[in-house]
Amino acid sequence: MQVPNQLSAFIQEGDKWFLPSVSLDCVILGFHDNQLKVLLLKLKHSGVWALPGGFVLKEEDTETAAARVLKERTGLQDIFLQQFHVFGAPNRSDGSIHRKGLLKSGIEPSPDNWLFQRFISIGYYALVDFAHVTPFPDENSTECVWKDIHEIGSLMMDHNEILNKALETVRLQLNHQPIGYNLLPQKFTMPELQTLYETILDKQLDRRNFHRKMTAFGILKRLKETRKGGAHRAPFLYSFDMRKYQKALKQGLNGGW
Amino acid sequence: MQVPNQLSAFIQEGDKWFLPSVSLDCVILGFHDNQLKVLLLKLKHSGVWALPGGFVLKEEDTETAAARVLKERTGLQDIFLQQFHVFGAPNRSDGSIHRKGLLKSGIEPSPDNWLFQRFISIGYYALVDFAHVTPFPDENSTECVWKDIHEIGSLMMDHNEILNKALETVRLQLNHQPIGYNLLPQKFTMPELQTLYETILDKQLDRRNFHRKMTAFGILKRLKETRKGGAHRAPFLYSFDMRKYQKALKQGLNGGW
DNA sequence: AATTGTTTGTGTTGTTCTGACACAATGATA
DNA sequence: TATCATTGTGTCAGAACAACACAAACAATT
Repeated sequence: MQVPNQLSAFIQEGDKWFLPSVSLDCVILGFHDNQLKVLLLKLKHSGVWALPGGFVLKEEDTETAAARVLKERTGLQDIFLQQFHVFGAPNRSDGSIHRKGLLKSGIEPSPDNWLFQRFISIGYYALVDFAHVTPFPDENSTECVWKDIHEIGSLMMDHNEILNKALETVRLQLNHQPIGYNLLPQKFTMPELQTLYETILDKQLDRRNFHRKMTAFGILKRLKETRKGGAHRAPFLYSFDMRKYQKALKQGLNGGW
Repeated sequence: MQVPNQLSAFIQEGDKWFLPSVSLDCVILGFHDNQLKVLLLKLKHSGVWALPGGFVLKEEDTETAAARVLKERTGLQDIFLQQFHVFGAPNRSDGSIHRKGLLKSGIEPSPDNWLFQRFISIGYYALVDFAHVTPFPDENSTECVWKDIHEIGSLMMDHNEILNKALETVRLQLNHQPIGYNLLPQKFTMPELQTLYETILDKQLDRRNFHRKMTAFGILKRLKETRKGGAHRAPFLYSFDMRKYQKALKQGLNGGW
């Protein structure tokens, strides 16, 4: 089954293609300039900023739908992508936004247009390598850009809430599983990894203790190269050892009881 | 808005009342006889066992819908209830089960009956005080009973998967937040709490270390009563200090970084 | 080529947390 | 009153953790 490309067919006849009532939104996070970035769309006409989202094809797995949206906006495949929450308030979706957009596009939607129904939204978050992303707006938006998470204004509908819940989830998960590497290039230095942690957790960490704890996990491979070019001592490059990581996951990284 | 009670109206005309495509399933856990129990329904006609579930009213919050299902099956309100995962495989719902049920009820459903559509399901889990529950079957089932989680056979559709994911989530969360008290009566002894932990985690714990770690959280109140009647030294009763718990939650119980 | 400034790599120490264990106190029963 | 199983509490060694100091490396400056 092909996903329709034409705006009018897609919007007007969504009920032909998509599962009713269900939408999804993706919080796509990247790391650049020592800052956490989130990928946002600027909607046509309204100019409102929104998270990339989409709908689920009638015969499509929800996870596949999320991966599809991620691919369409970033070009990336096989990426760390997890559902984190369902947003199901009855008044969360707002048909009037879509109505205005359609009207400004010269389309007069019927009052029972598919888009005006109530949607619940499944929230997904993705951790991506900033450098590998080619942001690409969809048919409904004029821009698709990275925004510093500290410089986010008011987003469409409940998207601020969705974003915050995603960040909260990432922070929690970072404490229990070393997911941070997903945001870095394949080779990275220990200071870079630490800065990433400090940024996500919004907390300063001790350089030496961080190094010790991190290496103790046994999931990093220190390479024989160093990152030259900085004006100071060249730090070693590390890469992530996926095999050891999978092993560690099974045992659980830190216990609890 | 009233929820319809009549089976025929409810099943036949679900599209009048409920959000399409969206269902929810509740994993309701209790603790009894030193065993974790889950509340299951035995479906009419097919005799298959299933998790209690339901649909979301058109103007209803998904959380409210889950609370409603919980109330209808157990009589309980204001209970620990959390969504934990969305099950969105395209082939997970199985209209044929409903079709057979309807046929045996003497109802000939039309092929485009609302029940035969694809449903995604939002999984919720609840932790309840076993003694306070009055299990009550719904219009579609003959029994509503507690089952030991070690004696669960094959459940309807993907309900085994849903149950397992719920248990996995509870185990993880138990390591980070003291949610166990939800499964116990208001007053409980330390050995009872420990047995609960051992049952959920399926692991023996040291009595003294457990006591130390548990009290260190500072969220238990030791009462001046003891539980007499056992053939041995009477253990103290404890109760849960909700105020201190909320405080502790904000700070995060165990850190990580 | 030597000096300087800043950053990285690693070691040490004292404190806290955790796991393994011992013994006294209690309550029903015989 | 003695017995037995269970509970309450203490101790100790090892691990984990936070706070800290110093040497090595790199590039820019002189």
